Amino acid sequence: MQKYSKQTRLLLAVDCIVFGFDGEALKILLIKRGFQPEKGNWSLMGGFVQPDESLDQASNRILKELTGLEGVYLEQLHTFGDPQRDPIERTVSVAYFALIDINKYKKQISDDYHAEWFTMKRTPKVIFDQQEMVELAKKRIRYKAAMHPILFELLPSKFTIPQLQNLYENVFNTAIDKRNFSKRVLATGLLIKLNEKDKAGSKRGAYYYQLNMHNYYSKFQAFMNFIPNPDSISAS
Amino acid sequence: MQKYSKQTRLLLAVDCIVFGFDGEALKILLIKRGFQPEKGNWSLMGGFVQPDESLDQASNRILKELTGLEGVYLEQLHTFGDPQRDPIERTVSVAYFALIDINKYKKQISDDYHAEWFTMKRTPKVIFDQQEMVELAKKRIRYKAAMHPILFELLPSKFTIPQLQNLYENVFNTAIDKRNFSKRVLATGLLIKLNEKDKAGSKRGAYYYQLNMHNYYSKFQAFMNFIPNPDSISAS
DNA sequence: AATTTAATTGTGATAAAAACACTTAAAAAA
DNA sequence: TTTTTTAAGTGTTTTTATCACAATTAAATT
Repeated sequence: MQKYSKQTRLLLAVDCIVFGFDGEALKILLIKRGFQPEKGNWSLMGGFVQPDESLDQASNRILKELTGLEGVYLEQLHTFGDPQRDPIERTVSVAYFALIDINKYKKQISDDYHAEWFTMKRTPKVIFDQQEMVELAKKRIRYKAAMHPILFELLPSKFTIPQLQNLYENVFNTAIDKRNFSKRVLATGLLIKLNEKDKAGSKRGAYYYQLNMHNYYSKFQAFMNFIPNPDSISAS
Repeated sequence: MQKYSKQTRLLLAVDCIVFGFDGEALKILLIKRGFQPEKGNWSLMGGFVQPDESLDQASNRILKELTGLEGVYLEQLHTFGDPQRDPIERTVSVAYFALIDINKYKKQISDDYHAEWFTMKRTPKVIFDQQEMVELAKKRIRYKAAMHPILFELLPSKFTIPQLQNLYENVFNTAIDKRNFSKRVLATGLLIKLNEKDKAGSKRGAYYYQLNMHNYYSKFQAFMNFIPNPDSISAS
């Protein structure tokens, strides 16, 4: 037996929703699509899965080809398979989301790849069913971040507690009491205080912290609760 | 433009992990595969996605064709795309999991479809990478059930609180204090007490309850916490 | 030296979770 | 009919976690 005869084959694509945080707002990365249809319109990072690569490999390759990003947090989100989602030909798309430190790649992305960051509120129209993908990705990162420390992926390796709080307040669109926040964050044992201050944000300066990677991996599965009233969190 | 030329098309399949609970243990449903390769070996319910159907439609169709099940809880789990996962020809598979009331379909399944239920501990070897799918599905249902009332899908429409507790204890492999459990469960407002008892389980008999469907839908997204120390829950 | 700005720190009140044991209904056995 | 057996049902106390809340400090700027 060589093949499954009589079965129809179809195109399989990967689309990546790339999240970044610049200290101000949560943003996503879009690119101007380089081929027809919808050429020149804003799109997620996407491409076809090649015969010899797995889905994870495809998503990593596509992300690298279109943005230069490598070794970032990348997780499968959902597969979209409406028969009509691509007007040219049936294409099923496996969506991934990525979390990156926006500043680490900022110049590279805009100079070399003509990708652009957009705030959630001012996202342009994207092609096909990609708006649905973005919405689902937003839900998923809230959902997951409410329980696991994934948002650290969005920060530089050295960060301050006010920066971290700002990130959480952004993602969950809520205000958090800073005394309670720092207590909880420090209680996780995930942070190591450095003898160095970030003077950019204030006159007094805020101490830098970095992740305790050992605890990060061992406690990743543990439920966290940085968010006071997680009403806004909805299922994946 | 008619097609994306030069791109390789591939086979897309759907595999369903069907969970059931018989009052004793959590089980999964397997079927003897009806075609080559691996014909006659135990397998998840699977089949190829047809040209005109969405992924949700395909999973529902396949579940119905192979087990007669219809209208059950079915949710996309993950897409598996290792190039070598099917030895005959590259096939990417979208895995779904289903939750059903085992007794409702028991006879139908074994009489008409030659599918069989297996406890988690005594699952036979399944084909390809399906063991990985089953493991992931188990993780996911724990994860989700720790926060959302999905386990009710595994029970008959009328059930007792001891039955419900037994189910939770099984899924999470933990003992729960019955006073605390019933307090929490009743506090959700999800249950309606009936004037009828189940006499099968004990001499005294336990009152039947049924789901308050209105509250079920409105509170589905709310986080629940029936499980005392959810250490065993790991990410999706 | 005074002012400004944001970082840092602690405590008491309230709510939720956990630990814990006896009573009761009803069938079965004596 | 009485006693025994079995699992269902129910309350309180203790402990822990969460929430609300404000004064002090470091360091640059005026």
